[in-house]
Amino acid sequence: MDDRKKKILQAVIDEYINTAEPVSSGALVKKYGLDYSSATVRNELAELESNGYLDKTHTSSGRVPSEKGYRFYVDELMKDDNVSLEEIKYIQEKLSTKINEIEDLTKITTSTISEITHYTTIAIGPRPETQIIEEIKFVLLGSRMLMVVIMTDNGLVKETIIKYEKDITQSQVETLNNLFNSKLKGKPLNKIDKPMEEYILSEINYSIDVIKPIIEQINKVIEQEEQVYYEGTGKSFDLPEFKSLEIAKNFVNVLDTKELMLEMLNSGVAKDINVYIGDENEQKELKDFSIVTFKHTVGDKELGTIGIIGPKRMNYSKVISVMKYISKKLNNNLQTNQSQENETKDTK
Amino acid sequence: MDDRKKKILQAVIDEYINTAEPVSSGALVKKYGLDYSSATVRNELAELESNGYLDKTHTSSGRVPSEKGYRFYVDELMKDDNVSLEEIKYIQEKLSTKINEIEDLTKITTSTISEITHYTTIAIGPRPETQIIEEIKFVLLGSRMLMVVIMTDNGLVKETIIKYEKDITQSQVETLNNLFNSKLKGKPLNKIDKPMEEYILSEINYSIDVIKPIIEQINKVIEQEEQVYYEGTGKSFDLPEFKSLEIAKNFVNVLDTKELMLEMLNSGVAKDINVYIGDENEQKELKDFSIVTFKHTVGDKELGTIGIIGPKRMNYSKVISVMKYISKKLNNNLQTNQSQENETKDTK
DNA sequence: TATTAGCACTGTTACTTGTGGAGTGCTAAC
DNA sequence: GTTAGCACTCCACAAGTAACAGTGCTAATA
Repeated sequence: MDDRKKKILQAVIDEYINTAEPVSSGALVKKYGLDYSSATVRNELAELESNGYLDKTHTSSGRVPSEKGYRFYVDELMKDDNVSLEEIKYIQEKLSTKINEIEDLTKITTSTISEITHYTTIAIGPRPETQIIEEIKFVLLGSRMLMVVIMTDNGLVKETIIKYEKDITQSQVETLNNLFNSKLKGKPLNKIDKPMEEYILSEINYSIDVIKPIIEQINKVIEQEEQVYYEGTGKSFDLPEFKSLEIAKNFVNVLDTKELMLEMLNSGVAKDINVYIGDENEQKELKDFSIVTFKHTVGDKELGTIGIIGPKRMNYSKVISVMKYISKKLNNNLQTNQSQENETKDTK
Repeated sequence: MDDRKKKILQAVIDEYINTAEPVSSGALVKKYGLDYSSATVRNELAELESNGYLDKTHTSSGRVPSEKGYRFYVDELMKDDNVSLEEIKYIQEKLSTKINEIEDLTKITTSTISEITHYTTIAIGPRPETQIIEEIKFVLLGSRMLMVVIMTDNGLVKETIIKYEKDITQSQVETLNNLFNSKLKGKPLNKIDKPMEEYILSEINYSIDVIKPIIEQINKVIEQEEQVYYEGTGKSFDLPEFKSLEIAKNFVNVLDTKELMLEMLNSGVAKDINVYIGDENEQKELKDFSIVTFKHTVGDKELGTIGIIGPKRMNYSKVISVMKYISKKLNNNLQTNQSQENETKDTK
């Protein structure tokens, strides 16, 4: 593909992302100051179409990017969109909130991204198996409530409560502390499986009534980590593609299906930013949408995955720039936070 | 209004709720086995219309219920819809899960209602000010993480974590335990206000760096209790009223505005079940929808508010019956649970 | 050989017109 | 008080038309 073709293709896609209308040869020449006539552009467009980068909605319509076109655009043409000063300020302000629990981090990041990009944003926390249990602590609340606190290596904390019908003694709590720590400390935060459960039960002479609920609750809390966070569901509805009821309905249904969202967010390769355009999505329900995800990490530790979902005609350049910026910012904040335990004040 | 009018009005509304089409005099006679002719029915319909219970979409169309009509229907005509055996079974199964945290309770109830009624269901937890602090407990995790656990009188637990830059000693923890308990135990779970904050600070000689984050976090956890839970957002989209893009968009936007949902759920009078039809909603954004809410309580303790939102043409009778049933069931479960601390096994 | 002006052609959109049908309101008869 | 009968209204849908935006192709041009 020669330079002129690239230039024209880029212009078509930029224009289409802006207007959502099929792009005509005339408009390209006029708006993008191309120094050849519309007829020449038409010839190029015809060729780009026959190479699969563009489509037409009907014989005499302007051109519309194909999925192959978008893909080429994302991979080769798109230029980085600068994050504006106001946006930077806004992001820094929101991310400088002191964050102790992973849910908060995820929520704040999600809402920030949604507000800046104006797209619907979804997120999940870290997959349990990527976290290492640093300590388990049992705390007695009153005489019949036992709280289990699990601390993981990324400095985050999960807790759950078990209610008993009989009193629990402080010495039982000590034993539990020792037992569970000796068994689980340093292990990944996986559900406690049958063999491990048997083993724990065999090691302790308490009634099964005491241990069983603990294991159940721990497993529950580990599983439920897979919660999906949403922000800005309504935002997409102002986009012209949502004029089609079919698409709008599809979109809502997709968001409403948690399993689908989980699968989608978890399927990202370990690249900084993943872009899936239409049919590139593994899930056929997502074929009309594009998705951009990134795993946010501190060092080699995964803290969750955040994704944007929108029409294929998405402002990829904006979205990706914002994600890159936020990803970097998060990393900085959390790394200083973790090494120095300082309150993160953004140095102007 | 005489009996025949009532009968006809009820038939119109029942039919409209089923079909979503304007109801004609002929259809009424045929489907509802009325023993007078369509002409008579037409006369009655005309009168019901002039009294404001019915509307027409155009001069020669069938009748459609007005808001006044729906209101009369809900208040006087509607007969209780029996909850079917399968539904009862399903509800009992879902509600018999052992529940320790209020979030779980709310989530499970919300999803149960949504699944049975096929409407979008929203919920919030108990308003903080209705809960009484029973105890506050500080627990040291490692040497620089402090966990604050707040137990309330409805047996539910809230916790939060504070990270420090310096070590915290066990004796400090003791002091905090004493201080906060003596000040807050027995008080409603309100945010800690300035005077109280001053008072606590004056009572203790720790650096402000220790106390301040505690108060901030406690306040944060109290505020965030006002979380909104959703289930079945997509369900409504199959209803014919959502053919109108206007309405569909409105609906999504309404759900997307948390403040609106909070306001709406909190505005319920202390009646068992509140029904708001269209313009009866205080929030003008909700004028095209009907909302049915109930506060779920154990004894006189509020545990949260759950609401269904759907088109004005809602199956009120079904929705209200399900809510009544679930409300009763919740109450039973929790009361036995609380008085005996027994696992709630449903007695067939 | 690459570019471009010119023009026929195509499909879209918006507007009009016409027709069948569903349902009402009214009148007059029962 | 009820009902058969009928004129009337309005909608939904189909078909036709006109304006127009934009293309593809041809032939002329640099």
